[in-house]
Amino acid sequence: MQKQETLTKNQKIILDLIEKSDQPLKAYSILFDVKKKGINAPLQVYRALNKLVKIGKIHKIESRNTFIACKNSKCQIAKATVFSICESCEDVTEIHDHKLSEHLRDFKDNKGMKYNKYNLEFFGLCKKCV
Amino acid sequence: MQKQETLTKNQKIILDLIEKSDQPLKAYSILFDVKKKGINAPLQVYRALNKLVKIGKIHKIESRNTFIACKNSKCQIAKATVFSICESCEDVTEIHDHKLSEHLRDFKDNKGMKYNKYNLEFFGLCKKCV
DNA sequence: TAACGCTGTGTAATAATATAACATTTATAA
DNA sequence: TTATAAATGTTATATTATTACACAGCGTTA
Ligand SMILES: [Zn+2]
Ligand SMILES: [Zn+2]
Ligand SMILES: [Zn+2]
Ligand SMILES: [Zn+2]
Repeated sequence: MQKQETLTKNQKIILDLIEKSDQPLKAYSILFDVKKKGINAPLQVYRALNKLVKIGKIHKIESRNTFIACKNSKCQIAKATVFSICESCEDVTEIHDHKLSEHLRDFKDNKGMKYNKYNLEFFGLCKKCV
Repeated sequence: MQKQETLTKNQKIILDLIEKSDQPLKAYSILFDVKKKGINAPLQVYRALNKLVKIGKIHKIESRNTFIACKNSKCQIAKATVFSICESCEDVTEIHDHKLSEHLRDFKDNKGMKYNKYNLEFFGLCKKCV
């Protein structure tokens, strides 16, 4: 059972926008799009983004500074994300691979570090761009 | 046999600084430090950083926007990097795990994408910070 | 030699990404 | 009710990174 978060107005507006896009969006392009809905400042966008990331509704693509909706609820609240990124067309896809997830979840280094999160980004060329 | 790159003056100055630090450095802190050596502008730093990343002498920690020296020459020229990051003290360590590397290298998605690079970042608490 | 491409340099300006600080409001809980 | 946490709105500012332009050095090759 997943805890159902109640989103605020700003959070809903921004999540809605991100979910309607199948590709990641940049914070300032989100800002531009939501100005008509009364969200006027970067901070309002970043606050909503941070919250949405925290509760796992969206993920940040770190190498691109963009935000994408989580289409399935399988990533344990933003704690384990894997993406493939086409370096030509910038198409991004979230990957859910059971075997890979297992390996990553079970990984132990030799430093006794306790992990609670990981992010993996694969780069290459998608079918269209090869 | 690895191709021996000849670095320019600026590239050497900046690589030297990064190699002397066991922890990642930010571009503008590098800029501050190399001003005494005649490097005056952000672009001079970013150009050197980009080149050094490209040839695998340093890596970018994407989630932190910082740069760390590659201590061993095992990552195939910046194409396969794994880091552990302490979310408390921000200590960063480059990980080389044979088994993990194999899994990542061999990973195939179901979209026919051709990967040539990946970056994995583990987050957690280091021994000191637990 | 000269012409060319390629890489790097130096400088100024600016773009793009993200947060600090403050006053106020709203939601939740004791 | 009180208090306490979370979110808002606003302004200003910090941080990260690139564009644009003029030019220098070097190796290739015509
Ligand atoms: Zn997800
Ligand atoms: Zn593509
Ligand atoms: Zn390395
Ligand atoms: Zn630590």
